[in-house]
Amino acid sequence: MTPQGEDGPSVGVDGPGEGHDEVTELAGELRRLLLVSSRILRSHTASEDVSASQYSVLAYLQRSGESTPGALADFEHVSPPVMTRILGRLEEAGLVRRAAHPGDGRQVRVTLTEPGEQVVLQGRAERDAWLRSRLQAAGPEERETLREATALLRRTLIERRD
Amino acid sequence: MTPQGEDGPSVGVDGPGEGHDEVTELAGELRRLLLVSSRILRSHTASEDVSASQYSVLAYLQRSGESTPGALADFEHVSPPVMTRILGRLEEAGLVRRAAHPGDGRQVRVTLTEPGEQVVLQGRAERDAWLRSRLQAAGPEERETLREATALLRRTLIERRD
DNA sequence: TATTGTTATACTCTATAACTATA
DNA sequence: TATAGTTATAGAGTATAACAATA
Repeated sequence: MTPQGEDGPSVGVDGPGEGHDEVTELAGELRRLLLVSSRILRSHTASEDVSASQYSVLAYLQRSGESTPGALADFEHVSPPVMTRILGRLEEAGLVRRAAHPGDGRQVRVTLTEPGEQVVLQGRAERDAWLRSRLQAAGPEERETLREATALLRRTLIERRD
Repeated sequence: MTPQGEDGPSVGVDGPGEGHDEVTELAGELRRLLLVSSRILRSHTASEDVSASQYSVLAYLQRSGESTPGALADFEHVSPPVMTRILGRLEEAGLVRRAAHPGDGRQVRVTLTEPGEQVVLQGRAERDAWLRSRLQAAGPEERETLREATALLRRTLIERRD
């Protein structure tokens, strides 16, 4: 659990043509892991009527109570137009509500509708079923490791990014 | 490093309505991590002419020497038509070559062209630059943890899946 | 008849640029 | 002038179903 040691002569970006140091190796593996596992996850997480991205927004709203398109776009790391579209579909489906923002006419207040709330609460079991079965199969100790890994990856890739 | 302990009364899928046990919590966090970080990675990994998915195929071919559309689809976890499209674009760009398979006329032999090889070797530094800078910033010890985490996630999500 | 690959079709995901409305 | 959001446009990613060619 020692903090760090930002040193070591082994991390030099060795010359082009040579090109395969320790960090590059890890980068490649991580890249493939994220690319492939997000594909698998999407295919297992999408239901007939609510896609993975849409569900992610619903789940966030269910926890936070309300939000705005801009804040949701930031949180999900998508561009504003993408969030507009996601919200458009969710609104069409009657799962979210867009209303005037009190105090700032430019903003929009996004909240979950009753059916939207149901989708999150009822859908959780089925939607995450595949992922949960993977985690169940992994066993308690590996789950603990995965918990730490998840937090570390989030810090490394998401929060810490420039 | 003890293997497992597939037991514990705490992992019951508690009743609907209640719905938020330890595994569900982890599943939710993992889902969001993969969704968001793959978005970030794609945006940082795509160049003007070669997308993240395309590059992934090139990188695999560079290592393996040759492959077939079917094998590549399996490896990347995409459906055959998707791989056909990816290969079509790479072939148009002159980065891969499709040729008759010796011995089995149904199959297609896919290999890297000279420019394709260049894209992989030269592009690696720039392409993975963002990810590598994240990993450099993390420090050696966290990288070691990330290495283990990557392997564990791959076993849990990709290899072990039913 | 089974396998490999492609074509056809139809979505979702994603971004940049341009526009509208409010502050 | 700056900010929040949307519309317009374009392209990549993805899957299922139908088809062709070979084994």
